[in-house]
Amino acid sequence: MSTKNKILDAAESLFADKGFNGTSLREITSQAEVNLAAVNYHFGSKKELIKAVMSRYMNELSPRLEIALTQVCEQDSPSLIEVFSAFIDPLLSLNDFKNNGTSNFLQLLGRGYTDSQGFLRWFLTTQYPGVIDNFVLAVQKAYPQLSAEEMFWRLHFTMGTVVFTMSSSDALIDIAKSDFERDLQISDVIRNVIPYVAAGVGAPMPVAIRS
Amino acid sequence: MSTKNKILDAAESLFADKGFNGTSLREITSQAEVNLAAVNYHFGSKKELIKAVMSRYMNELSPRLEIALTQVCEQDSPSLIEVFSAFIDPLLSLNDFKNNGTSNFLQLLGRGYTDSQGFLRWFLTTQYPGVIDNFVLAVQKAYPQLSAEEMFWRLHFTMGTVVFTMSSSDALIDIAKSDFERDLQISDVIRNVIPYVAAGVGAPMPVAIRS
DNA sequence: AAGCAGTTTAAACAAGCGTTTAAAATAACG
DNA sequence: CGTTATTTTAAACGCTTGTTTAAACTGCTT
Repeated sequence: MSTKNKILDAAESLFADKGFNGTSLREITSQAEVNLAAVNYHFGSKKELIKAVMSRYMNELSPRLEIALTQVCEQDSPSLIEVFSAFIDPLLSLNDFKNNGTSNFLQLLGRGYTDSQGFLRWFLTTQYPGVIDNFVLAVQKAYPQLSAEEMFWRLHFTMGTVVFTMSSSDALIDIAKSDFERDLQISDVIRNVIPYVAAGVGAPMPVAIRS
Repeated sequence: MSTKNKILDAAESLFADKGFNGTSLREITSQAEVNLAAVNYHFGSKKELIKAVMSRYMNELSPRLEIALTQVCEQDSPSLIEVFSAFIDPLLSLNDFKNNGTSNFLQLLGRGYTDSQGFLRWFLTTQYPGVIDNFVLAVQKAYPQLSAEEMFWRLHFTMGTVVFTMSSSDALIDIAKSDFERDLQISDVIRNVIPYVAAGVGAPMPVAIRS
């Protein structure tokens, strides 16, 4: 395996575990068993390494996601459950691409949204706008009464639910095992969260708040 | 104002803005206009300072929250909307206690859950278990069909929604202003999120998943 | 006024950080 | 084989971090 990939793999699992700020280049290069300077040689800087780790997943995920969401949009009257369920297969396919891929990617997403002053939010919205657009279209088709403003809020709430849940999914799976004697996988967590967010987004429109 | 309180105030707003790991003692003491060594003299360590900042709010909030949740439980058949609405007044009362109190506290809560490897989760569940117990009881009364396991998941999803939303509430309020020309407050965000989480927690029980 | 506890201060400490350098090792190619 | 290019390496750089030290200062009591 190439030095570059050894670094990417080590960085990925460490970033997922301890966040971007919480992981040092020395930890990464030592787990990857490469020299410290290799990161700056191959990637330029730590920030570029973070981007590279995220891009590796996004390039795999975003086309599958766009296809799945487009297919939902082509239905006559898709339900919100169907919209959100469109994420399942693309996300789980990351496990074929790499061990613990789904779990790592979702944790990274969570880290990126809270670490680093919203840098990842900028990165995703500017580099992969297609996914977001397709998603908004699908939700609009499934729940046309939802106003643009209400949609804005609920999609952010959903982002929060998913991102937070996934960034702490390891802990949740542990608790579920000790409290309920259930051996769950990340795929179970995904399937669990879908009815929740679908119901949240599908909540009835409130009567007007203020002027 | 005492040195101790100057430090607490500066730390609070900086922690809320940039996270616990992202804020240095030098930033705190310089904004508080006190000597660098004052933190270690008055609080012992940075970790103890974090606890002190959180405790100041929790000691104010948790009794009000317990009262409000108990009142909801005393109703005949409370709705989930009523359960979650019980949080509004106690949370907003933090604004009387301190400028931007509500917003700061909720952002701190978000930071604490993602920074620092779940240290805050431990801190809250061990130091303030009463709030969680009361909350679970209220949800149980409002939605008795919810199994313990499903309850566990949905409360964590809710935690995620709230914590994530609030930790990025400043950005959301900014976007809402530029995109929809609305001048929102943290109280509006709270009111917006309640129908969402109430619907999420109140989602119909799915048919059994696996063994 | 002298002594003393409590507090503040400037300075230094050791450790960790991301990054850079220049030499050594390896690979690729005419 | 010899000569470039590419990659790896050890060492150091400058900087920031949380914490500690010991001296200076404060306000109070006897």
